Parts: sequence; C-alpha cells; structure tokens
Amino acid sequence: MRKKLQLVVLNSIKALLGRQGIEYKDIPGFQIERPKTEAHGDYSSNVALVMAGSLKKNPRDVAQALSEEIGKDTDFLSKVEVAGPGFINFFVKDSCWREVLTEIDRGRKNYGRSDLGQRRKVQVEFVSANPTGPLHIGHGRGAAVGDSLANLLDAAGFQVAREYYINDIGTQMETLGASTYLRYRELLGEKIEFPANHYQGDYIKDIAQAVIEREGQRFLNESTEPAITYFTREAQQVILEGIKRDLTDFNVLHDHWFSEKSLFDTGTVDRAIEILKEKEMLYEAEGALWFKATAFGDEKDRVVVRGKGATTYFASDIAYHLNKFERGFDLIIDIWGADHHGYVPRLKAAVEALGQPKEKVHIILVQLVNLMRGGSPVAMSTRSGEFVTLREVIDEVGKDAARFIFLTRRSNSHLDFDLDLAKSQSQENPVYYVQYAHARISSVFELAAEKGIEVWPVAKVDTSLLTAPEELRLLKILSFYPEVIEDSATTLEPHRIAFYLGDLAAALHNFYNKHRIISDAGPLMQARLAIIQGVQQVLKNGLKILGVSAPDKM
RNA sequence: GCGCCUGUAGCUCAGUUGGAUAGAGCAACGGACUUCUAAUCCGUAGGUCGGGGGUUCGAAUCCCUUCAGGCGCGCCA
Repeated sequence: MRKKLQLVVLNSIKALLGRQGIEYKDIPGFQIERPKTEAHGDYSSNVALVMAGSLKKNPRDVAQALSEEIGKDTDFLSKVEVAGPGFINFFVKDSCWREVLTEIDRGRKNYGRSDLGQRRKVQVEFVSANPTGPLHIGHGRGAAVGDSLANLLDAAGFQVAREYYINDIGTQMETLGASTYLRYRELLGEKIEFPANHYQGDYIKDIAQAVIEREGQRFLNESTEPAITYFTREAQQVILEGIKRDLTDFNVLHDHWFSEKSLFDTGTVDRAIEILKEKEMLYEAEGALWFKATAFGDEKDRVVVRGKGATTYFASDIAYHLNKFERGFDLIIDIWGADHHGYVPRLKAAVEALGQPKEKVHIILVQLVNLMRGGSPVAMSTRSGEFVTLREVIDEVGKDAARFIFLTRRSNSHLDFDLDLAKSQSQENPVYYVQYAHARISSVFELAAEKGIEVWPVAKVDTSLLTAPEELRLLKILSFYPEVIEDSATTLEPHRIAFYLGDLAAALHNFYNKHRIISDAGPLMQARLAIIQGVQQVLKNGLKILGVSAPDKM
C-alpha cells in the first residue's frame, strides 16, 4: 500500500513539475508514513514541506496543487487532503483494505515476506561466548536478538547464515584446562591451593568428576603438560555441548560453528598479517608488531603480534573477518555484548585496511543484562562462578517469556531482568497476551468444527460485509505487516515486530469482545472467520520470527 | 581524565530516523462473564520527554553544555 502511494505521489510530482518546465530531482527526506492519529488519514506525506524550500513557495500551496493532481488518477483513495503546515493526508478506500485477506490467504506462511534483500548473502554472527563456562543471561539476550534478526532478514529476502565463533585457542583455554586438571587432582584427595584467577564454577568440578569416572586416576601418573592438554580438550567439548543444548532449548540454531583455531591451521592469520604488511599498515615497535589503527580513526594503534611472538586476539579477528569477506557475504553483522564497544573502532579500522567498505560490516551492540532478584542485583562473573545461567532462566520463566522480554526493547537499551518479577508477572506478561490472541482464534475454529460449520475459502467470502470499525482496524493492521518487516529489516531492529504483534493482538481482543463470530448470519460469519484466520496467520508468522511459539490452547 | 550507551507516566518500555494533540503494558480507581477462553474488554487518572541553551516552518529525536547511572579505555579474550 505504501509503495503504491509512493509511486502515485512521485508521478504526480513529475507531472506537476513537468507542466511548469522544472526538471525533477530526487527529493531528500521525502516520506510516506503512518500518522499517529487516525484523523490524519491512513498515510500522510511531508513532500510538500520538503519541496517548498527549493521551489521557494508556500508549503500549503504546493500541497494543494499536489493533492489535486494525486486525486485525479487514483482508484484506491477515498480522500486526499491538505492539513497542518502542509501535510498531505491520504484516506484509503475501505475496499482496498479488504484485499489483504486474499493476499494473506495466497501467501499463508509467506505473507509478509519481501524481496528487499534480493537474495543477497548476509552473515549474522552471534552469541560466540567463550567455551569456558555455561551461557548466562546476557548471552541469552544476544541469542534472542541475533536469532530473531536472522529470521527477520530471511523474511526480508536475504540469504542468511548464522554463525557462532568459537574462541578455542589462547590463554583462557589453557586456564580452563588447568582449572579442570586441578579440580581433578583435588577430587582425588590431593590438597590443592586453587588459584583465584582460575575458573571457580562447580561445572568445572562436574567435568573433572566425569573424567574420574571414565578414566580413573591415570592422569596423576602422567606429566602435567599432556594432562592439561587432555583436560582442555575435554572441558571445552563438554562445555560446548552444553552451550549447544542451551541454545537449542532457547530455539536458537546456528548454521556454522567457526573455530578460531582453524584460522591458524589454514594459515589465514598469517595471510591477514601479510596483506596488511603489503599495504604498509603494520610497523614494528617495542619488540611488537603494530597495526596503524589510528590511520582509520581509532584512538591508538593496536598490537597484532606480541613481543613473545604470539598473535593477539585482534589478529585472529582480522583474519576472521578476512575469511568472512572471502566467503562472499554482502553484509556482515556482528552481535556483541556492549562491554566490547571499545573494540568497534579497531575492527572497523581493520576492515578498511583490508580494503573492504566499512558499511559492509554492521556491529550491533547488545547492552548488558542486569540480573535482579526481588529488586536487588545478582552479581555475575564467569570466573567466580557466581552467575545465573541461561538454562536457569529458561527453566524459571520459560523460553517464550524470556525471548519476548529480550525482544520488546531496543538492543541498546540497558535491561534490568528481574527473575522474580518475570515469574510473578507471568500472567500479565505481554507474550501471553499475543499468544492468547492466537489461541483464542484456534478455539473459535474448534467450535466451528464442533458445530459442523463449513469454513469457506476466502475467494468465496463476501468481505464487503466487514464494515465495523474494529474490523477495518484489523484489516489495516494486517496490511501493515509487510511494511513492518521491511522497516525492521532495514533498521536491523527485530523489536519492532514484537510491538507490532502486541498491536495486532490488542485489535483482535478488542474485536473479539465486541463481535460475536460464530452465529446464524452465514455470510457475515464467514467474513469474520476469514478475518480472524488472517490475523492468526500473521500472528503465527510474526511469532515465528521472534522464535516464540504460537499455541492453539493456553 | 578520555570514549561509548542510557535518562520519556509511580514501575517496565515504545516513539515510524525532524512531523501534527508524546503512546502501550503493569500498578491505581470505576465498570463488563448463564453466550466462540475474563491470560480478555471498556472507561478514569497519571508527563516541564533529567536540567539549561541553540539550530528551523516544526525537536523526545539534531548540535553545545551540564547532571545522574551503566560500560569500556592491556603486548587479556
């Protein structure tokens, strides 16, 4: 609908300008939007206001001329008016809104899908938590946002790959192995002074215990180094399996699990350094190799190879992004915890230095989650082992509620997640409001089936019987869905879907309370069945993007 | 000290990229169940958009400044 209008308006502008011998140019800031108040029409545009400046004319006069022109050649507008300082308000004919039911019926689960992405390849990399401990609630937020964003981009016509980057090499892995090894010895009766900078969590003891049960005491007789190597691999594998399990239960699936270590095995890290060297982006100082990040706006240059010869995490990341480019992604989206924000300029600098346009890489920072219990904060630290895991959150408040809470706010808003509140409010949680709308519709169809009512195909239904304001409102909201998908995909903001679904559910509940659906009035009943069927389909499609279930019963 | 994020109703948050009279949910108050699920609906009340300047036809939104909170400023990852 919005696209249709855009076309009509543009044609009218061209016609108008043409008659005055003025050449048409792109109009920056030209918008067609949905006004907040219904009195301002179904859509409204600021064209006249924007154009008035360059034409040196009164905005209202421009709007007047335009609205007359637009009124000439449209068959879907019932009224075009000039309002306020020079807005043009469009009122769409009721009959047009009713067409959405046919569109939904034709598209079904594809209704709302768009070709905005034109099959371009996008990679969304998210979670990517170090395999040194279970996922906590902050990872959960990143998981919900990343997964839903991937779903959204898929719906918007992109080819999406979801990836998890595993930091399976480096000092923290050695610490993990050592921690497990020490717990192993401790559990076998040795008195151990457990270092404070090692991983303290009980899950480490569990892993050690499992090794004892399977392998016995044999590592006590072996030398330390190979033993730690064994424990490193063992712990990493167990933890990674746990992470995968948690993500699966959170309805999050990754297509690829990318190993940092593989970047070394394939020589990609060396190659990345070579490339930067050739471009003279590196220099040696103080015994280390530095990248000229300041040349691209970062506040200081960054070390790539340390004095002792080992590469930094940053070096891996440059190589990783080189690899991403080489895999041919048109768009690369990294979802990071906001505590890594200081890292952004440096990575952007590296991208540019590699000769890639920095617009290709989007880094979405997801603000940290402040976990609360009964109004007071819960301290969290992987190393100290004091944290609430994603697993516990899923078990306590449920997958659907947790995902919805994460997805009903912008990713850069700070979030206080109160477990007690999330549980105690579960009856009033917005997620149930949306799901309930879906379930209600199911139960109407169930009753229809019980009564032996035959549901007509939409093509046979006389939708012109849908004239009540509640019905028209539903039809309009249903028609907006494809626009919501495109807008959310463009801005990379999945939370818009959640709010849209809340609006749709509200309109459904409102309609439901006002109008009886199953009745003796055959054609009207069929029209109403058609409308709630459409609502149910859109609810289902939207919830799917959010990764939230659409139950038939509650 | 420097940088990034945030500040909107009592609470939790939206606000269509600068638009018209700032909106939801919860909590509060008053109504609606012998009828498709009351996990719902209808109504009332609640605001100097942290404060102060500026930019313009027009600012919660952009700029400057200031206050408050969070997070970063490693040859860690």
